[in-house]
Amino acid sequence: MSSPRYIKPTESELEILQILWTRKLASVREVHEVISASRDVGYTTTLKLMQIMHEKGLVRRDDSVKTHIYQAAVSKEKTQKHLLGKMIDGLFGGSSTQLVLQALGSHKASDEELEEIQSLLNNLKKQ
Amino acid sequence: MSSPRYIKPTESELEILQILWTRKLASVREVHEVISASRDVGYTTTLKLMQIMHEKGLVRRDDSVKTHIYQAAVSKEKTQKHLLGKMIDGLFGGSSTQLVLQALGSHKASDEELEEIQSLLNNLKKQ
DNA sequence: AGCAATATACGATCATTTTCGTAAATACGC
DNA sequence: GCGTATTTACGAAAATGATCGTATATTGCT
Repeated sequence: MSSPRYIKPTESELEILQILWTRKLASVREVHEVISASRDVGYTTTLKLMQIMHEKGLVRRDDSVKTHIYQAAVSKEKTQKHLLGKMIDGLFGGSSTQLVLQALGSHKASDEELEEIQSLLNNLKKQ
Repeated sequence: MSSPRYIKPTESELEILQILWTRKLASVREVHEVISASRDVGYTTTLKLMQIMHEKGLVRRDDSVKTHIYQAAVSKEKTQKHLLGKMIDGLFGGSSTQLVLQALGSHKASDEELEEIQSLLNNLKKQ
């Protein structure tokens, strides 16, 4: 009966999840290669992080072969939703609108993107 | 010549900033009262945090009287913008639109709020 | 089988954040 | 002035996160 409660990834873990979300499957080395392209970090650091993530249930892995193959165990959408909700509550007084206004105000979006938002807005208005 | 570079508040510090942003001025006790209404934490913990925030320059204080009076030294808007930008880059692949879609999709907004967003959207479209 | 290369496991260290106990300072009421 | 209550200052423990060194295991090659 234990609810599968949400586990908040740390920043480093998020970095790894990002990579797994785009690559679907990856070995520690592959993930490490991506990370070390931008940051300077040791291989075993990445390994350790991914092992911890496995313990936490953030990733799954196939360890039937020597080089374990990892994949994300949490969805990108769910994670985004959780962290976004946390930010809305914690930083925008619970108002998603405030966040939207701030986001649209400070980052410019293309015409296409604006249309996309308009479209969603129309749907929401109808209800 | 020291650049006044951005200092990222920790989660606890953010909680305190929230309170200071709404109350403008507050003593440690007042801040602590608000926090301890929802969490169980000791008074000196809150005090220490606010002292650290003072060292970091996140808050200002008037210590000419016995009970020091604190106020936020960083603006709500700047802080929101920074953390939001970080989230957009780190979690939404740099697309503010993706974040907006996710935010509007999972949190319901009132008709008024939708109108507010529509209004901003109209302005953005004109440019 | 033996060697080199590569992977994982494990533990230890370091940094940051959060927590609070205790002591010293300050103000207030009697 | 004295004791009490409140506050700040200080230091250090506890908790969490990030880092890496070293040992062990596995694979593939000759």
